[in-house]
Amino acid sequence: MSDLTDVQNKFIGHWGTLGSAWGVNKTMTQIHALLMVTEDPITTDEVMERLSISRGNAHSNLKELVGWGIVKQVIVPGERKDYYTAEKEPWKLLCTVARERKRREIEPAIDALDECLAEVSGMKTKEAKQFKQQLTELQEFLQLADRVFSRLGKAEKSNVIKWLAKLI
Amino acid sequence: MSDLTDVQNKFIGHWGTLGSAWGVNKTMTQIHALLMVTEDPITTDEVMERLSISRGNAHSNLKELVGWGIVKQVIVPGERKDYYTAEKEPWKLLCTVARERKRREIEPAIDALDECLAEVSGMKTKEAKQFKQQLTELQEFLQLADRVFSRLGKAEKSNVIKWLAKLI
DNA sequence: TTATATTTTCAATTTTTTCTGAAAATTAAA
DNA sequence: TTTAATTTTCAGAAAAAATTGAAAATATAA
Repeated sequence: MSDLTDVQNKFIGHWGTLGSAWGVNKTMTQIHALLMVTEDPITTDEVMERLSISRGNAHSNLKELVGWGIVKQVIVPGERKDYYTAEKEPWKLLCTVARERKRREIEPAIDALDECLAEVSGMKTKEAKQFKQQLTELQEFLQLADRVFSRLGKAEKSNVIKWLAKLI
Repeated sequence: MSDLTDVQNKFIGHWGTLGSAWGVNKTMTQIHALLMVTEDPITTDEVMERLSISRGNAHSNLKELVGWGIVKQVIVPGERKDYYTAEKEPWKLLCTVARERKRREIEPAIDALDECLAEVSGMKTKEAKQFKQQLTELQEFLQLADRVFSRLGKAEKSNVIKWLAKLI
């Protein structure tokens, strides 16, 4: 016989595990999970208490989540403390994450490959040509990914579902 | 003035960084990068030498890559050592990774949410209903992701490009 | 068989990442 | 002002992850 909090904690743990697999700090993902299942905005202290973590940890991960754009700081009139809340709609979450990952990872990767291509451009050996060819294919791949993420980043919910539904 | 190896090393480093951001061990990604830009299959010793890593490290990461299905062990007639090579086509890489991530991460996440939903199903409070609603939305999202990944996993190159091109 | 080459394992170590907690800084009220 | 509440920072501690290297296991050849 489990009460609501137990199940929520279970969910928070699972969401943390999922985040880890995708390269996100576990605590960060857990805070996000907590905020997703908490209707009203909550304070740093409540996050600390609920997840049994320190103030510094809660603070820095909340800021990081705000930096990713998937958690918002909200002003509660008459309250001095900062309150936080998460976007609860999964499609919006996907769009926001796509936008950020494009900016933080895909774009720099494209630039890096560009640099490599520039450096190898003058080389004429068989090996250099092969390498160049491989880099070019990866580059085209990343550029398509970039455009897909860009589209996702700007998308409305209805469109995302429509697009994905077309694929399957 | 840089020679081919220098540029390759630069690429290998960048690819490693990209991998880290997506939750993959850096060395693993670097080995993969090395194999992608190396035409002929190479041995564990060559990987060790090229990346300046230990035998144990090279060995375990090569096995891990083989486990993901993105590196193959190849038999070189007349040679006793094991040789390894990577799929060089980015679209195939995407499909293989999609297949594995579906199996390793999305499916377990769906099961986990199922469990949570089962445990909360009997609860009737306002908060429980809200939580249930949120879990259900996430579940639907994961299920659509599951189907998209499944499609990707089975796809042919031409189809992947066609699909993605439709999105943008 | 014995000797040799090669792969595999894994305890110990190193490196990286995360987390804590308390001090400093900031903000707002009194 | 001064005081109290709150946020932010960050050095050190703890935990997690990655890596080494050598011994054990395995495979192949002689």
